[in-house]
Amino acid sequence: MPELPDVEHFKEYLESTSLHQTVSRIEIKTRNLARGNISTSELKSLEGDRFQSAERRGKFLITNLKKNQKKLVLHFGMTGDLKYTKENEKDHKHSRITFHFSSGYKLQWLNQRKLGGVYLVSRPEDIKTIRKMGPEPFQLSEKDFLSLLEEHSRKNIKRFLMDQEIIAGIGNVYSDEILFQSGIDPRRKAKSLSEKERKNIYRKTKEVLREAVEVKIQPEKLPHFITPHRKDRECPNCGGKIKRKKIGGRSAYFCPRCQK
DNA sequence: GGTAATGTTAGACT
DNA sequence: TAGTCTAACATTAC
Repeated sequence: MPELPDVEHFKEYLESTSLHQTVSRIEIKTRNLARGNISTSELKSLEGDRFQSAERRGKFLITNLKKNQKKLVLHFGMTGDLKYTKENEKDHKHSRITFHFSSGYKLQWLNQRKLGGVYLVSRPEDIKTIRKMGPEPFQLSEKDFLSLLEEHSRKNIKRFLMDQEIIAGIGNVYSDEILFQSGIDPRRKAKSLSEKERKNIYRKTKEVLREAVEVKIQPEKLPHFITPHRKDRECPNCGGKIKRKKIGGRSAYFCPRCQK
């Protein structure tokens, strides 16, 4: 699930469920913690601490702890999620780390494919991906967006949107959605875009992400969206067939009739 | 059994 | 140098 709107949702979810409670026990249910710099013993050392607050940077969820000066940072990979339940409920099948609280509840970090990661760092910038990360889309002015496009004008527009070093937080699903809402064929080069098209993509980038955050990732509330991906899905605009094509190593879904 | 999957990164190629 | 492509990571769901 996890692109910017999803991680924003995880942040709000963690804030509304797990802050200020004592972590009585941390259960590590996987042999290796996949990516990240934290070791099993380092993670265990957080027992007795509390989550104080949470932030999001790109697709990363950053949590501040009460005792430990360092921040526990979660990345979700392609298949990550958070699940807060009562202690007596069975852990989810893909639960990799469980934070048990003394309140009788627990927070599970799910990661089906182990492509996510867990970090413990003094500053978020200690993580290379974050250090090199481009600006947050919501804080990006039209002027800056246009100059980024100019700077990377030889790039394919879908790759441009997905490149974390250019703009943070957009992945395969939302780049498709932005281009669908903009009526732009994902195979286009940035260079080929007119001034009008560039400004439109800028507007739609913010609009799509904002809408997705607002409805908390419930696709049924966004009937005009092309996502989530589904085979044989019809275009919500013209009813035509959605096409799939590999672009930038990923499957791009788009409507050839509506996206020029 | 085959295929694809919302992310990141290293290495090879153009 | 910049951009693109492929493979790898690990695991499942359809």
